[in-house]
Amino acid sequence: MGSDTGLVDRWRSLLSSYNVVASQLERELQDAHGLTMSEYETLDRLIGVDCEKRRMQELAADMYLSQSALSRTVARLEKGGLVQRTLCEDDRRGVYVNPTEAGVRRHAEASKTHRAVLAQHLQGQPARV
Amino acid sequence: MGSDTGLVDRWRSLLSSYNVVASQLERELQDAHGLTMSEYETLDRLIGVDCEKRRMQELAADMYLSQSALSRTVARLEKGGLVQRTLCEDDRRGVYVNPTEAGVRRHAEASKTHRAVLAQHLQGQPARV
DNA sequence: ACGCATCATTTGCATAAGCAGCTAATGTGG
DNA sequence: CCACATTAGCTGCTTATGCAAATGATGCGT
Repeated sequence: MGSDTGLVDRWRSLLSSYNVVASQLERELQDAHGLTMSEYETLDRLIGVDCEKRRMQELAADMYLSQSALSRTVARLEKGGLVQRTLCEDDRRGVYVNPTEAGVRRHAEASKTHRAVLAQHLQGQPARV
Repeated sequence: MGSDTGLVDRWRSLLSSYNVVASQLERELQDAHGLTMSEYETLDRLIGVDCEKRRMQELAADMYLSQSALSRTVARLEKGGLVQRTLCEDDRRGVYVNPTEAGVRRHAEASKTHRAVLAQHLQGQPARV
């Protein structure tokens, strides 16, 4: 042991930080905007880049979600009118996802909540992990 | 903005670290010992302290699990013969949980895997979060 | 002693996640 | 041109979770 106990402590600390922030994010995004954290993250990745049209696999690779989970997340967003699925003509196996105007608006509102929660918890800590 | 973008970056970094470590922990604990991360954490909290007999609410407070989730987690551990539930005589509303010998053994084995995974990912990083 | 508020834990219900299996579209070798 | 392997994405099934209501045990006021 010795240096190993330090490892476990660091993991516990990481676990703690993550859970505190994630659970509050989840709650506030849900209450104020009707979005899951996964849904927000998906929307965010869709909008953050200039090219607002990305394939499912690109999204899945960026996020820590399985393909099936992403598929369902996008399905929920689509049902809520926040994104659109269009099949791409070059490779007709592929599906492009792009945000609708409503999606862009919802994301803009939600991002305020998002940053507020982060500020509340990550404020003043060093930019290390 | 300005200092706000730093916040989001730190959160993404935290999210990333957490997900990488957690998903591998989950997988390896399951494959090698048939334990969920929640189950391992529960067992760990039960054994880490000298007093090997704790009430449900104490456990729930230590972990980031709702009471209902903890109840079911303990139920799974009990079904697997790794912990025992006994009702405490002082306050008969309460329930004590304590590990069985099998539970102690399983925990000892699993903790090697646990530490190995942590070492693989958290090695050499500063003890900050 | 009786009713009622309170606390500890479990259970019913709805939801998101992962895995494995499925379909559709491409690409490759004969 | 036809098999076969590969890739992209979706769906059925099981499971862990959270919330809210139910159950069971205590204690308090009268």
